[in-house]
Amino acid sequence: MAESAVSAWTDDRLEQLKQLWADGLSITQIGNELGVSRNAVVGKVHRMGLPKRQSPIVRSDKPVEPKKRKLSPLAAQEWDRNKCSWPIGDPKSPDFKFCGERVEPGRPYCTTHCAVAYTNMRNTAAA
DNA sequence: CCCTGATTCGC
DNA sequence: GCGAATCAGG
Repeated sequence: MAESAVSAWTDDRLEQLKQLWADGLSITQIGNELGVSRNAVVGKVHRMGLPKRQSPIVRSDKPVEPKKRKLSPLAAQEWDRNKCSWPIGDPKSPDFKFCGERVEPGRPYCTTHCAVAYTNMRNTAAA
């Protein structure tokens, strides 16, 4: 009989809990003092209805915030297959974009850049 | 990566 | 109801 497992929070621990909590200690500190896990402290505290302090984080009710569609700059506007994906400007530049011109049927790039790619490739290879 | 606290699940 | 687990934020 008597001391049947102090598994639960007895008045003694509750006293320390409230004291440390009211003292301004953090759950981790209180748990460390009482020798319990911080989960046990916060769990008990929450259950008791003691005033909490931090964390305005609201887990309840926040499935998914419909983030407003970000306006795509210009760099990857229409990635259609009939758009010339020829790089314009510097690839390291923020305003880097693609040609966006209409490509010839069967051509990966527009007629202009297709010819450039060909000339460049053949010219380089030949050189 | 550290800390904080809250909420939720399982026992 | 307790404790741990998990999530979420600074």
